[in-house]
Parts: sequence; C-alpha cells; structure tokens
Amino acid sequence: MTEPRWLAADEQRAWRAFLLMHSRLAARLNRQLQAACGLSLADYEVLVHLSEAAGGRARPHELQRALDWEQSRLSHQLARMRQRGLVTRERCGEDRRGAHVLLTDAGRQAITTAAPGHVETVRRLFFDPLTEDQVAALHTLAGQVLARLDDDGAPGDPEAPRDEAPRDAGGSGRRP
Amino acid sequence: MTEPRWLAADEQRAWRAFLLMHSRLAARLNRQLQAACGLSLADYEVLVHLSEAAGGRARPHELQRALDWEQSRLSHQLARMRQRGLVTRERCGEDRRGAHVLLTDAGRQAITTAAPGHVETVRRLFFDPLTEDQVAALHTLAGQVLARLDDDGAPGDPEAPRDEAPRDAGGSGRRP
DNA sequence: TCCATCTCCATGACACATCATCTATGGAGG
DNA sequence: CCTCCATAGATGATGTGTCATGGAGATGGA
Repeated sequence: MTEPRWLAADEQRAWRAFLLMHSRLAARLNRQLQAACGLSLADYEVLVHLSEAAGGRARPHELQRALDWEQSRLSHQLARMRQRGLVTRERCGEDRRGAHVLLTDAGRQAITTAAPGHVETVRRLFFDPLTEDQVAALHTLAGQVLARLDDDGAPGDPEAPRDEAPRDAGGSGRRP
Repeated sequence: MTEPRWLAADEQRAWRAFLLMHSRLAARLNRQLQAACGLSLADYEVLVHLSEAAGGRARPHELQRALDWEQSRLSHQLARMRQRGLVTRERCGEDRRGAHVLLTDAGRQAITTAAPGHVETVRRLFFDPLTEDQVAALHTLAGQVLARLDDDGAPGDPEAPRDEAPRDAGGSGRRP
C-alpha cells in the first residue's frame, strides 16, 4: 500500500462545505414538507414521478430506475405510502410478476398542495443565493462526478448498465 | 399565495444532478467504509473528530457542534459506538451533567485503518474528475448557500447561533 | 418440454435519524 | 436558601434505508 494522497486543507474545507450544505439543505426541505403537508422528501419524489406518469400510474421498476433507488427501499416506501392512502396497487396484466402503482385522489391532492411550497423553498434556499453561472458550473461538475461514479463501476460489477448522466427527469419544479 | 416561481428545465436538471451526485457518492463511500472496516460514514466522522481532539477525548456537546448533528442523533450514535467498543464514556469532573467520550484502542485502530482507503475513495470519485477551479467554485457556492440557510434562519428561530460558513479562501478564480 | 436462470417485487432483521420527553445539574435572582 | 430557567445528555417511539433472502412468473435454450 502506497502512501495515501491525503486531502489538502482547502480540499478538506471544500469537501466538508459540500457535505454540510447538502445535509442542512435536505434537513430544511424535509422539515418544510413535513410541516406543510406531512410528506417526506422521499414521498414527494415518488409522488412527482407518479403524477407525471400517464394516468398517474407506473410500474415500480420504472420508478426505481427513475429515482435511482434501491429496489427494497422503493418497495418499503410504497408499502408505507399505500398504508397512508397516497397510492394503491393494481395487479399487472402484461407481466404477472409485477404491479402497477397508482396515485389516489389523496395522493394527487398531497402533491398538488406540496409542490408550490417546496419549489419556493428550493428556490429561496438554493437558487436565489447563486448566479446562473454558478448553477451551470454545479451542473457540469455533478455530471463529471457522476460519470466517474459510473465508469469507476461498482467494483466487482464490471459491466454496469450504462444509463443516465444528469439527463432530465422532472424533479422539484413541477407543474401539477 | 402568489403563483410559485417554478424551476426552469435547466434548473431542474442541475438540482437533480446535484442530489443524485450526493446520494450516489454517499452510497459509495458508505459501502467502501463498510466493506473495508465495518464502519459507517457517521462512525467515521465521529472517530475523525475524536482522533483529532487532545487525548482522543471530547465532550459530546463539542462533537455535536463540530459535526452539526442533532443532539439525539449523536447520543444514539455514541451509544452504538460504545456498545461496539469504539469509544468509552467517562464522567466529567468540571460539569457533572456532562461526560467525556474517549477513543478506545480499537477505535483508534479503526480510524487509522479506515482513513487511507476512505480518503483515496473520496479523491478518486470526487476530486480527480474535477479541476482546482471547480472545487474552489463549489466551495464558494456552498458558502453562499450555507449563509442563506443561516440567515433565512429556522423560521421561528429568529436569533440563530451565528457560526461557521466556510470562510472563502482568497484568490481562487470566482465571480459571484 | 423441461430446466436453468433471470426479472420483478415483498419481507424481516437491523442500522440509523428524528421527535418528544425525561433527568440531572448549573446558574441567576429573589 | 429556594425558585425558575437554561444546559448537557439519555431514552423510547416511530419512520426510513440497507442487506440478505425468498418466491412467483418470464425467458431461453437443450
């Protein structure tokens, strides 16, 4: 083992600032959503994708890829959301292993109520203090890191299913 | 409520790229640490701060501020770490409400073993694909967002305990 | 056809985070 | 001294994420 390439002081500061920014931001967004309408950030993301899907209906596996979540995380999440009446399940005709998840009225109501406040918070806390150039630079930077994450591969997973760099996918700023 | 300021398409993409970068990065770092030495990222952070403290000893409240964690999160975390033999507790002389947490030999061993691989992974996945200017720009950007998070205040928490935003390091190319 | 294998999804165990609440001590003012 | 409140920290309930595993249905040869 060769001597590790330690981080320089300014690298450490940048790294920690990045982590701190994310954790505080996520905490704020979670609390805002929770306070405003009893949703978590995870609920919100699922609801966004469902509400954008045709008929408010989607296959779990499709959601999984879109959200880039672990399969079991999504499964648990959907179970909880079903229990709270935000979504329901339907057996799937074409592929009887699978299922359809679909938005209930309560679910659509929840996302419609939640979206404006959430987007406003994202804008106020994140976009407002930044310039357009800074946002663009962050986007570029994230793309580079994601590309590295991809082709560095899960070590021991030599052939990764190549797909999305920050291609679209509607996120926080949706129109209900 | 006025019409919300929805996110433009490129803003959405940037935002989602940022979130995706963080979640994938965190997942990778967690797995690497877990595989290499059975530590979580949270364990690692606690151990780092403890190992940098004089005598491998610190007050919980001090750790809490340094890590920017919720109090109960730290308390639970320390309980688990104590149970696994990474740290121990000591009653505190000066303030008998409090305690000292101190690194055990096993804890010091763990952080010593973990650090090179962790730093190497951070460098490979995060710093290597970026230029110095990009890192500096990210640092600046994070500072701005953190400042906003601070003075936006926890709504209903008008007087926040002012503390660190990453002081910007001079000289690196940037233009707000 | 039959069997191996892959895909889609659920589940239980456990680690972790947050919230609300609780104890005990410290400190200031009467 | 005592009272009131702030601070340090622990704890239990609950929601959330990951890992390992399992099972049913699809798929593709031999």
